[in-house]
Amino acid sequence: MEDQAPRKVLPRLDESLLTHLPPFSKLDKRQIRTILDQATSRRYETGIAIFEEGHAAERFYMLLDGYVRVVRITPTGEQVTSLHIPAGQLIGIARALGRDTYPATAITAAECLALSWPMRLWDTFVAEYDGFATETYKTVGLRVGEMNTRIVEMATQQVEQRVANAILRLINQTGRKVADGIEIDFPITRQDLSELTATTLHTVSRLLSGWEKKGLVESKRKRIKVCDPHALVMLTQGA
DNA sequence: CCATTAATTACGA
DNA sequence: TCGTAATTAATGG
Repeated sequence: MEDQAPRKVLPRLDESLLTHLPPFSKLDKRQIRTILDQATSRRYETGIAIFEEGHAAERFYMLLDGYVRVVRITPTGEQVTSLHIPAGQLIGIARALGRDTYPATAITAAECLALSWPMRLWDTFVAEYDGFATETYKTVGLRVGEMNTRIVEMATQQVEQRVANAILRLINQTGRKVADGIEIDFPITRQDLSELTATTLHTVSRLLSGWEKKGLVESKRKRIKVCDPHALVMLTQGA
């Protein structure tokens, strides 16, 4: 809960961590080196906030491993998850949105590893590193688009369709192929899913039980596997 | 073992 | 569809 001593032990970060990630892929080794030397590396355990909505945006982050969910608290106090972000993306990029506070809270959905830099370096990165700006704005655009489709879904679709959609999106973005299906590769509860679809854990539980009986999905505690994605897609369309 | 947390189900607003 | 609550199951000391 407090700052453990910044590890001096940290062996110099390997350049290959960043070279293949979009915002940095056009940079040469020397530039990557400079960026890494300014970065702080930190591990986060599951379920903690990397940064919180409304707080001064002091740093921005590159998620190297794990998953985070982006969460907002409504005026009435409930949590609404707006999206999940997989490893390899920048988060906490308030500056790209012209803000000086974080617009949402980032909660680790699994164990995570992230690099971070002080926000004052943002302008430097944008100005000096080829491709950094265009790539990050590209992902910002994608995220905004995703949030929009979610809002449309919430307004136009039935609960069953929303939940089916949410699961499909999760397996598309963060799914892992397993023997007889695709599994969401971080722990996710009914509660989490309900926060993602603006419903209750009970409704989610019932839907999943029903789908499981029909062989569309399989789930154990905190684990959801989709056996028949196509059938799920059908559910999101007709019904 | 126990304590804690997740998931299921029935029932009523 | 949602919320309450009772019950059962799984997990981690």
